Amino acid sequence: MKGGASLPRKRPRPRRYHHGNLRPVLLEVASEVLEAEGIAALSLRKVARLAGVSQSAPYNHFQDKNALLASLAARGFRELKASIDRAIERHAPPDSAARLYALGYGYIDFGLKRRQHLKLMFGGFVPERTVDPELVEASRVTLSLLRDHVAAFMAEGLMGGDGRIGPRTAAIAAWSLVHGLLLLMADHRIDAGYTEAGTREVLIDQVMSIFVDAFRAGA
Amino acid sequence: MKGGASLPRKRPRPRRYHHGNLRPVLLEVASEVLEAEGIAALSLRKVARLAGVSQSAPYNHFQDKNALLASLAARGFRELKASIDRAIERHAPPDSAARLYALGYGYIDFGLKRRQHLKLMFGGFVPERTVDPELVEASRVTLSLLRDHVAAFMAEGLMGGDGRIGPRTAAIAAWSLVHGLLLLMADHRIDAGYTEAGTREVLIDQVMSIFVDAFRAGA
DNA sequence: ACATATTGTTTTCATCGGATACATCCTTTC
DNA sequence: GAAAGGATGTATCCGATGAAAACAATATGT
Repeated sequence: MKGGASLPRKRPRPRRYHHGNLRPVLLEVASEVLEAEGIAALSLRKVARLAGVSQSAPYNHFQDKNALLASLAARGFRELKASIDRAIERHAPPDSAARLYALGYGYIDFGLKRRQHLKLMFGGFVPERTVDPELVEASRVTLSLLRDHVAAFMAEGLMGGDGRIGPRTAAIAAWSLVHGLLLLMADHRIDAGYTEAGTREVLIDQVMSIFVDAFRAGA
Repeated sequence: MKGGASLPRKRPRPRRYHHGNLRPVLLEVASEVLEAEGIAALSLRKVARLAGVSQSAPYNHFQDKNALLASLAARGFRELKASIDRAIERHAPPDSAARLYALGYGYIDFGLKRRQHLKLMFGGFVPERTVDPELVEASRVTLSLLRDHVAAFMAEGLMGGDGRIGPRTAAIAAWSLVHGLLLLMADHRIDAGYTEAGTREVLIDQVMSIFVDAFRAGA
């Protein structure tokens, strides 16, 4: 327990009845539990326990468990975007193609650091019924970032190919390529030698170059 | 322990106890529950109930729930292979490139018909501790099928590119492309218009052509 | 100050689930 | 046939969870 009957200093150490900003704390705790123990082990009770509040307190901030999950997923999409932005900034790509590669690094970096979040975001764990505006918006913003970069790349005039493939399809292809690579890596389906932090970019470069070159090389 | 298992031995009589050959029935029921209600809703008790046996009966055939899941996943890998084989047979591809496209159809067909199985197989739901020989073998067989087809395609001499990309990396790329496309489709991340049964092949063709052409067009 | 909306706590409901011990029944084997 | 052993059923143990009701403490607006 805390110290005995000490005087109430300016900072009343004893936990206040009103936590203050419980909601963000719950999300943070939930995020940690999720990443550490997986989706199956994530329960409202556990989150509440670890946050140091009663098991019913979370209901004041989230309608139900799904609402919490949706919020967590939204958080994930924002983090994914941040990871991409960071990667693009770090590599200071000179052109739209280089920007695409950097986007790939950021996407995959996020996914490998936050495997469980990735599953939550793309695994269909948030019931489709749950139309959480926050989630919808966060995923929209993040995913349109992908499309925009692909569009920019294609619009830069380098594109050749035989023109059969339009921007929309190209965006799907690029996304599929990176998303698939990430998921296979995350599921340990690819030799660890290829996915280590140091050499990872080489693999990403080679894999993505298939897409990039498809539009560059075309006469 | 659990009986000889998979040897097609000449058994005197089909063992018929209270229920019959429970194990395969349990797997079938579990497969249905999985696909109908999702992984989270899959419990041994429910499977036993639907199979019409007591809740402890399954333990005579599966050490624990994980063993059941592993077996289910193995089943999934065998079905995936069957789906690919079927697609290749149905399209009677004339060359290795066409075979690659057909492989894509089969892979994606399976995944969209068995979404939950797909999740089970690639979602990390079977604890890595669970080293189930059946699962290991089934996934090995199926996945090496992919590598073989990509290798055959690359070995057919059509490959150009600039040679920076070897067969192993190419296999990873092709797999990523198809796997990613499938998962995005399965998660409703792609316009339904593109993924309907009729037009699906068009999208798959276009997306995969990026990979195929990368090696054809070179030089 | 006071009324009211918030935010927490306690307690309880209603299920569900994995796993096991032990008795029993059926099939196989000798 | 009778022993032997695997396959099932029955009864339970034990723990976890999502929810929600009833009540208490606190913050805030007027």
